[in-house]
Amino acid sequence: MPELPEVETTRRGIAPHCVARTLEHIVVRERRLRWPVDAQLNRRLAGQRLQQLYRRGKYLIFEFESAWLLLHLGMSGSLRIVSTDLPAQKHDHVDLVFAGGKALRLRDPRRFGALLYTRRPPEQHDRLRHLGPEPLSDDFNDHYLIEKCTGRKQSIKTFIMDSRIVVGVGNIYANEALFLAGIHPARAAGRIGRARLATLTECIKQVLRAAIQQGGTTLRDFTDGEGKPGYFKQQLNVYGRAGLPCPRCQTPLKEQRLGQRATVYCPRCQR
DNA sequence: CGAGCAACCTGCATGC
DNA sequence: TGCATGCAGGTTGCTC
Repeated sequence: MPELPEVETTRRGIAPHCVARTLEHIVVRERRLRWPVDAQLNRRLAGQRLQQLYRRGKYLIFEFESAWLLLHLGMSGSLRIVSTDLPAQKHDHVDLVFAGGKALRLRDPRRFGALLYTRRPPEQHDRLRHLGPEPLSDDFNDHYLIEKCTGRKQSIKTFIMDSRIVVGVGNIYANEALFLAGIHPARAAGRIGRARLATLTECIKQVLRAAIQQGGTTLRDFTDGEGKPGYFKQQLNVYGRAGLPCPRCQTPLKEQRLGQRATVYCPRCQR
């Protein structure tokens, strides 16, 4: 489900309801996520104040007084602030119940998501240690991308979706950024000129910023933590539009599978 | 080492 | 109506 803009939208939506609050207790109804949820989670964290809620790539990081929770929404995960007395539905796997009657509820039908407990600083965690730079930071720039792409035969689309290269760029925004940059998604990363890679760097930032501004992309059921959908779908140029005319030149958009993922592009605008 | 792909899981749309 | 098939916003870990 969520790429970086949706995770960031979620973070902004839920933070005011839980940061600086005390965690009363945790209800775990289903431990079988991508990795099993720590069986002692409630004992370890109950009574602690949530100091901070931040994001690294597509991970949400809950900083408590003596430990952290790393939460990943996978493909189908979502978080909502609910009233404690709202009955849990199917696939509502975990509640973080805060003092004051509100709970943060994790729903994840496919269970590709993860909830990881750690006492070590998150940046040292195995899941975060190898992540590339944040796409909206200055560390992600043309020099960096040019250097990384040098000599690589991998397609540029699967390349920018690799979290070791840059985090947060999923299938939707990879398609969109490549359209904006006029680069064919199957082109080898090492066979793109410096100027075009510089453009791509900017297009990735631009599309992610715009999506965050619109509250993310709602395809089916994404909401922001208070139940509101995102509006970036209206600005999608290629994703989900195979066969329809290119917004720029009217040529029918093509679809091809790249790394098992639907890839849509304009055969005329993207080279 | 790099590149490709199956696997994890459920829900939904489609076609017969 | 039922059933089979394929696809979905992500990531890991296997094979070649």
